[in-house]
Amino acid sequence: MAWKFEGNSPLTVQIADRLRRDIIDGVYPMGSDFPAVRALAYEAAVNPNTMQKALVILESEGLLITHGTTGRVVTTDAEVISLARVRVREDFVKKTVNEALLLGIEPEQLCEDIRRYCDNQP
Amino acid sequence: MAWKFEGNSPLTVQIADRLRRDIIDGVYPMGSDFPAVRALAYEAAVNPNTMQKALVILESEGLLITHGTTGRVVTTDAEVISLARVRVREDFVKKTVNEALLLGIEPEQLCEDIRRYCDNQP
DNA sequence: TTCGTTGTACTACTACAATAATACAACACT
DNA sequence: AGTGTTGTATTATTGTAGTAGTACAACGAA
Repeated sequence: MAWKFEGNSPLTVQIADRLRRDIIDGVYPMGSDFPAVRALAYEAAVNPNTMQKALVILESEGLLITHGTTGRVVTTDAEVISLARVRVREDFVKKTVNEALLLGIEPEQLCEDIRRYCDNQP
Repeated sequence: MAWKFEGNSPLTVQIADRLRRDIIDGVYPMGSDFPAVRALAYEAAVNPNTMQKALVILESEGLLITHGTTGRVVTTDAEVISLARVRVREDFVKKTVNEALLLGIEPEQLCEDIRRYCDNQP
């Protein structure tokens, strides 16, 4: 099943975002073996090189650890995962507020709009 | 004074976003002459071709009108500007909620985070 | 040992955004 | 008439993202 991508951020970043969330959510548990580059690339229907770049991003964040040619493993450091979870939210909030202000939208107004939008969704 | 750009969205889109907001906010009043392509390009410190593309976007939205070789003019249709104002907010809210869900952030949680973030800002 | 899988590295190619440097016709103004 | 500004179009170049295809050394297991 090919993953779906959207927006204008680079594909590697979008893939890293998704895998990071899966790690944070425990889809790939702490210390467990991580799927192979080629397997993930096939699943996501992207080029192995693209997937590789995404995994390198997660390595640089300490979420993944490469064991030479034995494959990758999810970190066993609960602190790293916990920090990643916090950072994802903090970064997103910061980005969102900044973008909103650039569009002339006040944060309070944005919150109201979000609530109204969600209320009108099934 | 060169404008500042950030993020990974195309430059033309970012320029269009800024000019759209300026039109909505009345920086360029309804029916007024719009600055020349070259002048805007110089001000923003981008290539005239890039600025041209951004202006074409705003034309396609009906916010700008080209008068042949006499220059551009801001639309005199208040309805168009009003609709643009609404659409900017709606689109942003929609985009924000979708991105948040992709990161595993619930909209309500996001609203709280936004409030807390803004309270901690000067 | 042999085979398959692992991560990694490399080059080449395409697509696109942005820049650069012009060129041109239409219009306003002196 | 002549000059300058307007929007528009064209061609070439650069940089980056992604794809495609291949290659290689290290390791595990049969």
